[in-house]
Amino acid sequence: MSHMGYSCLMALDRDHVLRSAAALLTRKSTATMDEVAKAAGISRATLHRHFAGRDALVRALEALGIAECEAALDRAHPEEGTATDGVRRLVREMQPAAGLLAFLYGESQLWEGERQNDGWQRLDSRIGALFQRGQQDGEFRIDLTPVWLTEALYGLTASCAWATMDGRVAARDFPTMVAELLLGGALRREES
Amino acid sequence: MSHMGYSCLMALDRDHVLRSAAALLTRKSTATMDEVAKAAGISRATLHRHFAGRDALVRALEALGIAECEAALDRAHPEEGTATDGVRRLVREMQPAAGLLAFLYGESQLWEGERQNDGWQRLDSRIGALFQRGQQDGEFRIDLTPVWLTEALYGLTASCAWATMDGRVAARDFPTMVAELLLGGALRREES
DNA sequence: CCGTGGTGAGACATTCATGTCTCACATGGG
DNA sequence: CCCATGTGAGACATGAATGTCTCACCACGG
Repeated sequence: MSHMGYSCLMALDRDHVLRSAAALLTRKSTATMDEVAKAAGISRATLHRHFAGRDALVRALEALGIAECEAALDRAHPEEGTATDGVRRLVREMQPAAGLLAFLYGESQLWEGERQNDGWQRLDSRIGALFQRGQQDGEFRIDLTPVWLTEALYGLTASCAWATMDGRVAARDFPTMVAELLLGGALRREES
Repeated sequence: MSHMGYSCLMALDRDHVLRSAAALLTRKSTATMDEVAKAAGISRATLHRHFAGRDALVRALEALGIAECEAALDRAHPEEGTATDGVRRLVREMQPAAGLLAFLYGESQLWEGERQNDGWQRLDSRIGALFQRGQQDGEFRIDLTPVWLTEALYGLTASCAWATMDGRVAARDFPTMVAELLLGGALRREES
């Protein structure tokens, strides 16, 4: 059983470690490799066998976050129905990834370098397309650019994840708070 | 001129150093003390004479950010006119502090500890009161709590500061993008 | 002219997270 | 039963940022 070392056990373990790390770093972004290992129930040595270093771990978490967002997009079917409902579905599906997203949002390591994951651009495109469709269909206002709306979606998601962890917002209200603010803003609608 | 060491020159220098540090750390939050000193045009030794350490520097920047936000609130007169216009004025006045705010937002050091600056609570109260007034006057919807609206204001401000630095949003559009999204959301208003 | 205080430059020790290595152990298959 | 593989524990070196210290210098006022 030598040549299959990475195929069965390691793959499962790796995913488990990755999710433990995500859960921990979401709460304490400065956690040390030792703490990450303990949180996953493995030793630092084994953690190193999975991820060459902290850098690699963060990169893997970045890939995980992107994958989860893309999965959320797949589940949300943003191209179906009204753009408004598409945004609501998207926010709902993104909630499980919100904490991880908030962590990645604050990892300067990912944004300062020249090289950055193409996944973000793919995500931006897909989300931006949703907002653009809403504008073309006359649902969304056109004085806020799709790029900014996309950025705002990330920002509100991260903010609400933070507020949820601090207890300032109830977790069950997350989809409403983010989607309703993003879509309708603070102003009351005129009774028509 | 021994006993007045901190009164004239040092005070001016300290403020200059603080603002240089804010400008640098806004762009590169991981800048080293050496880089901060160089950016301020002083040596690391002198930097240390102003701020006992990186921790103290960040704390001072926190106090500066809070002070600038409170000054923005003072200038905005949020209690006058409609709450809607109050929010617009507040966002406009907060723009100069947005970069610093975005930096502080990502400094886990400030939020993880037990002890945290009372200034944030004062700010939250004043901003929350503005949103609450809007709700009581029937301008704002009541299904989004003032606490969440306050959090969203911070989050959108930080997000837009980021987007501005990356060139995804023009600096001159900052007040519009933040205030209009926060107030009106992405949806078009019905023509009444 | 001289003394004082603030400064810059640099050497130095310290701390901490990280990366690397070895070795004993346990488990599971042949 | 024996061997191989993955693992945990720990020692060790490394590197970087930080905190501390000394000393020469310069400008200023007396």
